[in-house]
Amino acid sequence: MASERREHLVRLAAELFAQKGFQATTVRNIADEAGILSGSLYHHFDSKESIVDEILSGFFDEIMASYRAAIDRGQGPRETIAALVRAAFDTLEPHRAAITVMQNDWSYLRGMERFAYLTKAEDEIEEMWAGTIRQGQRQGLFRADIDATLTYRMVRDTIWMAVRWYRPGSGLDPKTLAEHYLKVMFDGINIH
Amino acid sequence: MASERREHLVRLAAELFAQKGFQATTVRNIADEAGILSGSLYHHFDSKESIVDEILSGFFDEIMASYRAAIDRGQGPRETIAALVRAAFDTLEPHRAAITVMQNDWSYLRGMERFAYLTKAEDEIEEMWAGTIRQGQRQGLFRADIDATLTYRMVRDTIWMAVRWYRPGSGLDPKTLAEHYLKVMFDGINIH
Amino acid sequence: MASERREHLVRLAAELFAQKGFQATTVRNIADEAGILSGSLYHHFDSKESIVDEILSGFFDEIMASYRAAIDRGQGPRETIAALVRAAFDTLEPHRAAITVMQNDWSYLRGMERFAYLTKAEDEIEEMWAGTIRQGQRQGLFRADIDATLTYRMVRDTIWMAVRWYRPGSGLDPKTLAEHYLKVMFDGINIH
Amino acid sequence: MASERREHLVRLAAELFAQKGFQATTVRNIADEAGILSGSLYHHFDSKESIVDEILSGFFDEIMASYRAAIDRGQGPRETIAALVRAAFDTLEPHRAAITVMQNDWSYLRGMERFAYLTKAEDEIEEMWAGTIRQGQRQGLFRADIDATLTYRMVRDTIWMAVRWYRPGSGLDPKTLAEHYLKVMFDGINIH
DNA sequence: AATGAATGAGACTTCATTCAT
DNA sequence: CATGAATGAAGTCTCATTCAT
Repeated sequence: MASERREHLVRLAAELFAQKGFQATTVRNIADEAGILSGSLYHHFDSKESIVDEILSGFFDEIMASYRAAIDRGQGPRETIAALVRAAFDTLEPHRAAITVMQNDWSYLRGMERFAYLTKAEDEIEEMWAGTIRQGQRQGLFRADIDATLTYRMVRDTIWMAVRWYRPGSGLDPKTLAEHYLKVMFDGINIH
Repeated sequence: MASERREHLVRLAAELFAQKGFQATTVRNIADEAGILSGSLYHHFDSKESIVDEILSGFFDEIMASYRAAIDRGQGPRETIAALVRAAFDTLEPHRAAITVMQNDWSYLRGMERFAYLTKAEDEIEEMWAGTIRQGQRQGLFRADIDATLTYRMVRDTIWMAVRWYRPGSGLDPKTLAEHYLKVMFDGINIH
Repeated sequence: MASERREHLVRLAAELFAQKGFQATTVRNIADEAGILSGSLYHHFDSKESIVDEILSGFFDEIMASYRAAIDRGQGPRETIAALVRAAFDTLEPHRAAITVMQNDWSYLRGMERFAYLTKAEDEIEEMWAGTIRQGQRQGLFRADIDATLTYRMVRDTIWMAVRWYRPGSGLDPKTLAEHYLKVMFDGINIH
Repeated sequence: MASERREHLVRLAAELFAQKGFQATTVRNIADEAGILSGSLYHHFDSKESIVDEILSGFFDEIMASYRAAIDRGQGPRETIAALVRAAFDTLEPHRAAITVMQNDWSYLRGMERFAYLTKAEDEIEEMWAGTIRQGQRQGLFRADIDATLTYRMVRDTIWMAVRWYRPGSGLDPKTLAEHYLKVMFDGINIH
């Protein structure tokens, strides 16, 4: 089922979707890249949508698993948040294309029944993060005068947006980015 | 030049582009919204691109002016950064559609010669922000162990992404968001 | 009726039709050239076709008159043919645009009911020329082994086609062209 | 590359372009003639232009080869000119459609970058013919008081224009036309 | 006379998808 | 597994023309 050929095609498609956007990438673009004719792609997939579905669901499955593991480790809120941030940044490299598609074509894909699961996953994730932040506030670790959900969204957006300018092998690896981000997030840029 | 009719059409188009994306919005969608035939739009604009151009350049012109004013006020780095953050959040409401388009269709539009000016403006803006941060570091106001450019990008992304979930009249107005963001940015979420 | 303004517009249109072809010239091209809006042209003409009609019928009226005068002068066949050739070349300058349109858009315009008169005029003209040639053959002035109609057509095509490369003020004026052509036509390029 | 299907479509298109003109022929006309939908044509060709390109370049390639062969045979100027005239008339039947398009849509096509090669080929051809005429003048075979280029143009125009009225199977075949034309061209219509 | 807005028909082209071979 | 041909729907844009002002 998940033959090597098929996976190869998915990877090619993912790269193109990331570069040009889902809509702007034609089935023919993908086929050209693979050196076959566009009609031949339909031996492997039943639609263009099913390709992007495969790309996105693969990513979401993995990030959800990572997040759950971080939560289930049962550490303190500060450590859990750090683990979540690191887990997110860790996907930047292996799932660069998927994240890019998610960011760029979100508003288009969200509108489709087929991708309702994306919104559901998002909600679940929001609850994990915001819950952890609120826990930290109750324990007196995080300031009480910030809004947990708002803060989560800002963190989330910042991380995923990094995919737009992050280039592998440019000195800044995802681990460094994660630590940098944690620093600012926990303590701000001010010197006290 | 900018007749009332024309401006009205631009506003309608902006709203649709923001809702469905530039590519997914058809010229007919816009015309329908305006109650005219699609061909009639070409009495006012040369092309679909020229409409989005008008939307984006209007936004960029204004934000650049605000940023320059904040810089030129010649206050300290902390006040200047705060002013920049507030200026950005202040555009959230009047330019919601333009910002959404910029965020969602960036990768598509960037590829086009016509929109090269967007990248140029972005570079100029990056220099304003990062320069101010570096100034603050030299003056011992901001931590030396953060990367100015990286920090700017994170801030920028966070602000513009707000457009994806921000809904006017939902209690959280842009001013509140700006102050919230400044708090986290300057001092972090930790309690020291 | 034939106001100066109107004639001016016809001249502008003729020039454009000659340059780009009737179909490729838009009503807006003409209006632009005149410095007005395309709709305003309809104050002067009821259609694009009526403009080209005016251009062509003006030319045909004149050439028919010239030809008839040449025939009616009642000279010998050789002089009459020379007079016809000269009459044709004489229109090259004043009716350059009309001739160009006739040549380039002939096949398109011929298909239209409105321009049936063009074909009728052509037939009448063919009869004048071919008749004169045949007369010359009967009088032993022209070779008997050439086809009168065929010869006429070759002459006609050659003359009108000159409009494609003839440029006023390039040394070769229409009178010179006519004499050159008559030389070749009467005696050939051989030296006997 | 040049599949049978494709060649068939090109032939259909050529016929239509010849009948109605390039601009007046719609892509749908061609598709209708072929019994397919207009969009399906784009499986075979990139554009309407590329179809006419194929038609014209096919013709030009062949005529250039014929002309070069006539020149390279190294005969005297009189024989060479006769060979050129015959070569041209010989294309009348097999390339009737292409020649018609070239004649009728010349001014439109010439304006396009893509068809710059047409003008270049024309220049090369002019040089072949005019060169041969001049050679004949130097050898005392052709009259010195005619302009070589001018004469070439008149001959060329006459030959190609024949396509407008020539109908295969009407008694006058291209070979007869060629001999008729050579007679007039070499010796004129006068009896000396 | 001219403007400004719009119509309506139709042009070329794109593209996801299907299917017989 | 892949090709080659085609479909069918839709998209952007053009343009002659109309008409109230």
